[in-house]
Amino acid sequence: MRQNPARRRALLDAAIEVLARDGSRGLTFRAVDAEAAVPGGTASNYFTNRDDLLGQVTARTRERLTPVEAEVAATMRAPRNRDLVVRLMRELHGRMLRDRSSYLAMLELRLEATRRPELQAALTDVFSANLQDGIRFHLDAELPGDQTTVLVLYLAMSGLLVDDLTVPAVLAPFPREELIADLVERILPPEASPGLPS
Amino acid sequence: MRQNPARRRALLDAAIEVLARDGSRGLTFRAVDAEAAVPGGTASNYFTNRDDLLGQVTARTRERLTPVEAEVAATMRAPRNRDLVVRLMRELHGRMLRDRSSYLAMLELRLEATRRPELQAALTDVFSANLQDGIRFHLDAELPGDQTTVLVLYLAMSGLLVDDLTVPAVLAPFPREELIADLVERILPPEASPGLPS
DNA sequence: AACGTAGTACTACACTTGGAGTGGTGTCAA
DNA sequence: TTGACACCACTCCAAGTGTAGTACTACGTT
Repeated sequence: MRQNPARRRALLDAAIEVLARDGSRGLTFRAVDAEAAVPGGTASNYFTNRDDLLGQVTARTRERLTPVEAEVAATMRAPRNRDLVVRLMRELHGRMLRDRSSYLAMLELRLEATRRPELQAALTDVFSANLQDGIRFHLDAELPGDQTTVLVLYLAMSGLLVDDLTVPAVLAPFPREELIADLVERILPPEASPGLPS
Repeated sequence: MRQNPARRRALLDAAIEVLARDGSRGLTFRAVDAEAAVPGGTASNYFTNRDDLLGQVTARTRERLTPVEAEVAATMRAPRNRDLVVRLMRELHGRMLRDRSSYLAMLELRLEATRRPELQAALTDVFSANLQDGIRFHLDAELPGDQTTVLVLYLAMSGLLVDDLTVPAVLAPFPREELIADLVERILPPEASPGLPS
């Protein structure tokens, strides 16, 4: 088993690319070798089997999908109102556009997880942590809305991402910028946070 | 090319099952034969190639996912308020639970469509029609809310379905019935339809 | 009632592909 | 000098496809 971390990362990034381009069906050691432009047989030396590869791809994808701290910090200098939430959602959407491969790979992994308990456990951790982080972030930052708000935003954005990744033409009639603004507007009541109803 | 429609349908249903259980990776003519419990080579006689099979599977899935008219009609006897929308969303979710295979197959098809223009066109039609139907149904039935409401509901429910299909444990802490009610509550303002703001 | 025919079901086989894994050699750096 | 790794080549194995050939069934014909 080889150790070279740079090469391992390169292979994992190649695997993500393959996964996004050719799907789970096309993900073979040989395809990863080719995509990473390394000699045939290399992937065999770095991963014991397909499961191992998928597991490590999951971890790598998680790294790649974590937003850059600095960028978020910059955005968070603005006042805590609905416009800021809109901006955050647009940035999330932008991240998807920029790293389409990672998001597509994640979708492939979700489906693969359907039939691989270990992978499902790993992915559940990733998404649960992601959701919890989202909720905590939202509340700590004192953004308008409560836990349920974040949950519904999470779901709607999920749906939007899936559609944009797989059948973009369906929502093409609705310009993204506006759609996201509308989405937040509907989910987040106009005035007075509903998180404190009493 | 064989014509027997009953057998063709059986093969397509088998293909959906295979797709849901083993994914696109496991979808081979032989696997379909095995799942349908027909002699090996049969699928070869009914579909010219994989693309052909996928195309016909798409059509079949569409059939299977169309809600039963009568069921909807029964539900629609109720007064047009938010509770009714909640009920409709719960029924949508229930349909997913009942025909999990079809929904999973659809997800697989979405990903497959990423790299097959013909399939993408077909799926775009399916989902566009679905969305348009949803909007028209909602407005014609004079349910509370406007087009944007339906759109956001569609997105949020999409997200919920994807999560429930692939990593159900993530949203397990939030009981479905309640989650769906909350979701509608947030997206659909409590009183006075926002579709007519002026 | 016997025959013929068309369409299918079924079986088996031959062919091809593609990927996995591994051993061996070369290379670089500590 | 030694150990880790890159690179290359080769073999083995498994899977799937498509099709030829045979058997069956139903139906129409005379």
